[in-house]
Amino acid sequence: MKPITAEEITTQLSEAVHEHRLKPGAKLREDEVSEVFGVSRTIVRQALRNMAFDGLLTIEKNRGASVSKPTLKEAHEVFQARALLEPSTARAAAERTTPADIARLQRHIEEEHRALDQGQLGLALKLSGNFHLEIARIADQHTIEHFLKQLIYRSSLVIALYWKRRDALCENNTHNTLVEALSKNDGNAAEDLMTGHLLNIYSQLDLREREEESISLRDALRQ
Amino acid sequence: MKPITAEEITTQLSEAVHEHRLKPGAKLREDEVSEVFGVSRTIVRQALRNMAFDGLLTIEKNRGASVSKPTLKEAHEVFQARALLEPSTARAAAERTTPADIARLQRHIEEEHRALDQGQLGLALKLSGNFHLEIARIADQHTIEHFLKQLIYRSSLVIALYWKRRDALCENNTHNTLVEALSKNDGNAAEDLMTGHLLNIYSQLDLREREEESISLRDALRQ
DNA sequence: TGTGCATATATTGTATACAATGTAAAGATA
DNA sequence: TATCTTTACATTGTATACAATATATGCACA
Repeated sequence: MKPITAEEITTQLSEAVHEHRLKPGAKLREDEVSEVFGVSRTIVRQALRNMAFDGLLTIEKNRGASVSKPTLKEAHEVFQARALLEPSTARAAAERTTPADIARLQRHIEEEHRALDQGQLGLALKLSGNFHLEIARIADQHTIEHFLKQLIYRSSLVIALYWKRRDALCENNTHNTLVEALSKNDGNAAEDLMTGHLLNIYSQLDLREREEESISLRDALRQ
Repeated sequence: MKPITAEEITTQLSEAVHEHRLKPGAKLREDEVSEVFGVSRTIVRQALRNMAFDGLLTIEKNRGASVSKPTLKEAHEVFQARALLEPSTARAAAERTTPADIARLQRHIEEEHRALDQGQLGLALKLSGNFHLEIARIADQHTIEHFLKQLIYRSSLVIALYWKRRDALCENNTHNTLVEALSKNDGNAAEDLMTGHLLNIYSQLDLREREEESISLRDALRQ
């Protein structure tokens, strides 16, 4: 049996973060991870570094890797960047969307709903993010898709930290209306809907300054 | 004397690529690099991986790292992405620009001209790219700056491959007018100037389909 | 008790040895 | 000579041993 690659470990761990199975602040010791996946630390270190590049992990010298805890500023930046990239991408996608794409998107939405119905919030969150990536894929913009992937992963971290009400999850029929616009190849509508959708998510975050940073006082004083 | 870190090697090699001292297609053998910098391959591999993440290097399994050769499609994508990110960023920067920022930008432009006068095209190119990064820094958009850095490095590769006339370099007083707009905190002007500036660079590229891909026939048939 | 110091342990950082793979050279056969 | 096969070499991939650093533990002393 072939051993698992660094890239596969990266994917699995990234999905765990995306689904909030690994929460911001969680430590990932190299030994631990290497034992779980049955490979040497060499491979694990590659995977951890990959994730650090995507902004999912923060690696501190001699102190190891832990799931990143985006600051308020970073949280804002992530959504500002998405606001720049995604609406135009949605427009470009609309102009290229094929029936096959629509079918795939609809299957995707179904999955999301199923996950929600079964109370698998983390999974639903991941699928919701992948929906956005799927649109960049349709737009055939590989470079932007690459950036967007990082932004969406980080969005998941932002949501983990700053989501207003965990109980009431957004009833997301926005994705449906977006697919509708795409199926009509209506670029204007797609762009506007995406803009609104992002603003909607953004508004559901609690991005006010807060005192409770005392938790991370230790970290704050470390240097 | 302290040994050089992977990050420092990353920077030095990245600058070499940015300045076209290392050209697209150039191979970087681990042994060679490790000897040059006096460190083990372990460190070199980290650096090479870093650069691969930024899109500067392409690493093929068991075949090593070489400076990336962006395809026509990637070339287009890079400038499309820049067109989405940079104008808005210039606007944001204009609204926050301080006299100290202006001074730094002007020093920057002087350096560019000096490099041009001395015929150091590569250096001038790098400085020109850094000018754009400086604007993202002023805008205080760390996330976008991070993406932009990758895009600008890749732009350098695109220019190396697709620049129309190497002899006639763009007489760049656009940077000057941009600084002027920034100094007046004129966001609208800054945004428009940046849009035009990017279009101008884009128009100086020869991004038509070409036959001479036969050079890479070998690579094409490899799988 | 509580604080400071010294020691022990845990964890990451780096170099190196060996394995796996790819590339080039030499030889065999037609 | 041309092509295929085999062999040798060069290069990258992975695991592991050891060094460096950070964290935790125990002890002395006030």
